[in-house]
Amino acid sequence: MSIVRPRPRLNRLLQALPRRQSQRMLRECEAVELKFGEILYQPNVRISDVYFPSDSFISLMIPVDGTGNLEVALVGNEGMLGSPLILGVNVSPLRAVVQGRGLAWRMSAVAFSRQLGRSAALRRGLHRYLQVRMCQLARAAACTRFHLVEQRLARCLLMTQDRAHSDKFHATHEVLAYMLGVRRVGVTKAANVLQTRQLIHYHRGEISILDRVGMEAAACGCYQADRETYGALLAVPA
Amino acid sequence: MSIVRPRPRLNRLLQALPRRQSQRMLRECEAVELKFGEILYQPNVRISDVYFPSDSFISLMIPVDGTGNLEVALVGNEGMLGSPLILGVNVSPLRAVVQGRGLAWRMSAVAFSRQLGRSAALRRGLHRYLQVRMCQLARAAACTRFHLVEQRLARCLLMTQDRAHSDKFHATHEVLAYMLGVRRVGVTKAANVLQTRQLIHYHRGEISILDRVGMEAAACGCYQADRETYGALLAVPA
DNA sequence: TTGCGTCTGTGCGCTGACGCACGCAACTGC
DNA sequence: GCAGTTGCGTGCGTCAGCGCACAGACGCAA
Repeated sequence: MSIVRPRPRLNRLLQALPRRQSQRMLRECEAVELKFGEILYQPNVRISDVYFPSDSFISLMIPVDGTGNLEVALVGNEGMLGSPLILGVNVSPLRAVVQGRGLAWRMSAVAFSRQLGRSAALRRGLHRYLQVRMCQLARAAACTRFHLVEQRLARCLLMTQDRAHSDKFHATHEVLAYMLGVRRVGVTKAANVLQTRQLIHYHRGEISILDRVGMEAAACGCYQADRETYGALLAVPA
Repeated sequence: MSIVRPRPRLNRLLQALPRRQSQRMLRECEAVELKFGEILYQPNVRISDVYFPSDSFISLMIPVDGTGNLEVALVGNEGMLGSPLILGVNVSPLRAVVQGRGLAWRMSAVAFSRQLGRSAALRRGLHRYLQVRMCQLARAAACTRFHLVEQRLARCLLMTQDRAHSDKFHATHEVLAYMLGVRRVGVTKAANVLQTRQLIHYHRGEISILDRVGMEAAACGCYQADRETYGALLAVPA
C-alpha cells in the first residue's frame, strides 16, 4: 500500500512570505513542467531564470576533474534554484539536473533581482535559506567523506521521497550512483541490503520506501541533521 | 633560503571597501592577537564577535557523528569569520579553530550588523565573499570524496602557505590529519613522499615549502579552482 | 515471437585508507 | 643528566570501494 501525499501546488519559500509579497512574486512567475534529465544550469553559464519547484526536484552537481560528478544538494519545494542571484552573482558554479519531473515556478533573473531589491521580507527569507544551504553543503562534505554507501544511499532515498511527496518514485541504480559519486554496482549492493531488510522495494527503476522509520535508522545522522537545520532556520509559523 | 613576504596589516575584504567605509569599519574594530588552538566559535553557540584575520588564519570544522571532524574552510586575510551574520543568522554551525597565530580585527556582532545595514558597498562585498565560500564548500565535498590524501595534503599546505604569508609555518602531522579527516599515519606517508620529491621539508612541526610549482602540480585541481573562484568574484581593482 | 535495450546481479583482483601497536628520535623541564 | 613529552616512522591485518567483465531478467516494439 502506498500513501501518496497531496502534491503541493506551491513552494514553501514563497508560501512563507507575507501574503502580498507572495502574490507579487507569483505574478512574475510562470508555471513550467520540468522533464526528467532536463538541465537548467550549466557551470559558469549565466543564470537567466530562477526556479521555485513545487512537486519537481532538481539535483545540484559539482563537476570533478572534468569527468566525475557529485551531487551537493537536492532542491525541491523547500528551496529554490538560482541562489547566486541572491548574492548579486549571476553565474552558478553548479550543474542543475532535473531528477523528478513536475511543476516549478519560473521567474526571470531580472524580475527576481528587482523583487529582491524591493522586499526586505523576501531578502530575509532567502538569506535564511542560503544559510541552510551552506550548512548542508558543509555537511555534505563530511558525509561523503565518512559515511558508507549504504547509509548515504538511505539518506539519498529519504531526501528524494521528501521532495517527491510520495513514497514511490523513479530512480535507477545508475542515476543514484551518479548522484552519490559511486559505482553503479555499489548502489546495487547497498540497495540489495536495504531491500532484503524490507526497508525498500524496487523493480526496474521504480522505488518504494516500505519502512520509513527503518530507513531513517539505516541512514546516517546527516539526514536528520539537515532537517533540523532547515527547521531551526526556516520554520514556517503556522 | 626562505622568502618571508611582508606580513599584511589589513584584511582584504576590508581593503576592498571604499575608503570611507573601510575606515568606518576599522573604527569599530579592535586588533586582537589570536593564539594557536584558540576556539573562536562552537557549533550552535551564539556568535558574539566577527573576525577579519590579517596574518592569522582559522580553520572551520564541521563535527561528524559527535566524534570526528573535517575542515571545510580555511580563513585568512582574504576572508572573515561570522558569515552567518551576513545572512541574518547569529549562530554558526561550524567550529572555528585558530591554526595560525597572529593578528585579526575583531568587531562585535551588534556593530557589524549595524554597519551591514548602513552600507550597500559592504553588503555587496560580503555577499560576493559568501558566494565564493559556497563554491568552495561544494568543491570541498567533491575533493574529500575523490582525491587522494597526498593531493589533498599538498592542497592543504598550499592554502596554509598562502594564509601564513610565508613559506615556513608550523603544523604537525597530527594537526594536518585532523584537518583532512584522515589518520596521522596517512599524513606521515603522504608528507614523506612530498619530502622525498624535494617539494617540502619538515622537521618536528616546522614545514617549509621548497618547490611551489611542484606542489601545485602535486595538489589536486581544487587548489587552483578555489583561487580562480575567488579571483573571479572578488578581484580587487587596483 | 523475436529481438534489442534497459535494469539488475555476481565474480575477481586490486588498492587506498583504516585501526592498532610499537619503536625511535628530538626537544623540554627539572 | 635524566625523565617525560612530543613528533615522526614502520609494520601488519582488515576492509570498503574500485575497475572490469559477464550474465540473467524484464519490457517494449517490430
